[in-house]
Amino acid sequence: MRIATWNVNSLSARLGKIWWWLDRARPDVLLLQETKLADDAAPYEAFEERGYTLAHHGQQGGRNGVAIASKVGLEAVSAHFNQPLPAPVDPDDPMTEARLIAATCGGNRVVSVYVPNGRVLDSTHYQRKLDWFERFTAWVADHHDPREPLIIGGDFNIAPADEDVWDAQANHGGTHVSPRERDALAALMAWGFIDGYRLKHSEPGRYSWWDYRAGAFHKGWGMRIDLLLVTRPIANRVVWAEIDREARKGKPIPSDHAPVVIDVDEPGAPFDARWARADAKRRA
DNA sequence: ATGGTTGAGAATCAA
Repeated sequence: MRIATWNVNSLSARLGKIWWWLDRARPDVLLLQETKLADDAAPYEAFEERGYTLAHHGQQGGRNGVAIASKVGLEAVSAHFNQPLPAPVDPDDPMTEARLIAATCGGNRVVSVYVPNGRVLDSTHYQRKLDWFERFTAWVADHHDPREPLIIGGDFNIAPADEDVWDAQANHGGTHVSPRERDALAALMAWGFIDGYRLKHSEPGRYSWWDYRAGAFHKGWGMRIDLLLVTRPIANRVVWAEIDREARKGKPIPSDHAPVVIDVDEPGAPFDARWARADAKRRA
């Protein structure tokens, strides 16, 4: 089974790119973040035409929004923290934003998560991110067991280590790499998660996000903030992993994030993310 | 070789 996570920065704006990528990578399950749609505007039929069932948890106002597309079944969907769809969003309560959806696909429990962006250190948004992450970690521990197969994929807005950042000192005023954020992620990992991509790749400089501005992608100024976290029973079955930087290129305009992919049990369709070429260009 | 964006939604705000 191939599972991917992708912050698409608007599902509506990205549909053309998504259809291209589904044909290229052929994931069984695709975890989506930043759909920026209300539930009634989600493209259920368009996914159905391509063999995928879509579950969507969004909100009004063009922000946030998470979804799961699956062609291996989509059961026991829960949105937010164990709520049925449609899960309400209170505009006055940031803790209710549409950031979490879970389902059982092909026998595995999968979760799509969009962790808040802390923006600037010591801002209310930064504290809100830490508060949200603490609640998220508690939800994981309260409702799951690390001995069970579980996959959480999403935009964590945290780069786990310095080798996941082009310049650990220079980016975003320290957010995404600050000790408090990394400690929060480490606490979640300590509960019982393994970094799925790192099971198969130890190289530094493997990023999943590059700022749209200043030609950041071509300069190699990125961060690995999109993660697929797996419990030990899944980790034992991961046979392949990749970040598809080809999806960050060209037309139609890409998301600023690239999809992260793991294959569980058996490899899926091979594709070349061309990291070697990127490394050579960076050294030149 | 290139090079200071993109998306949502109606002015900026968020990332």
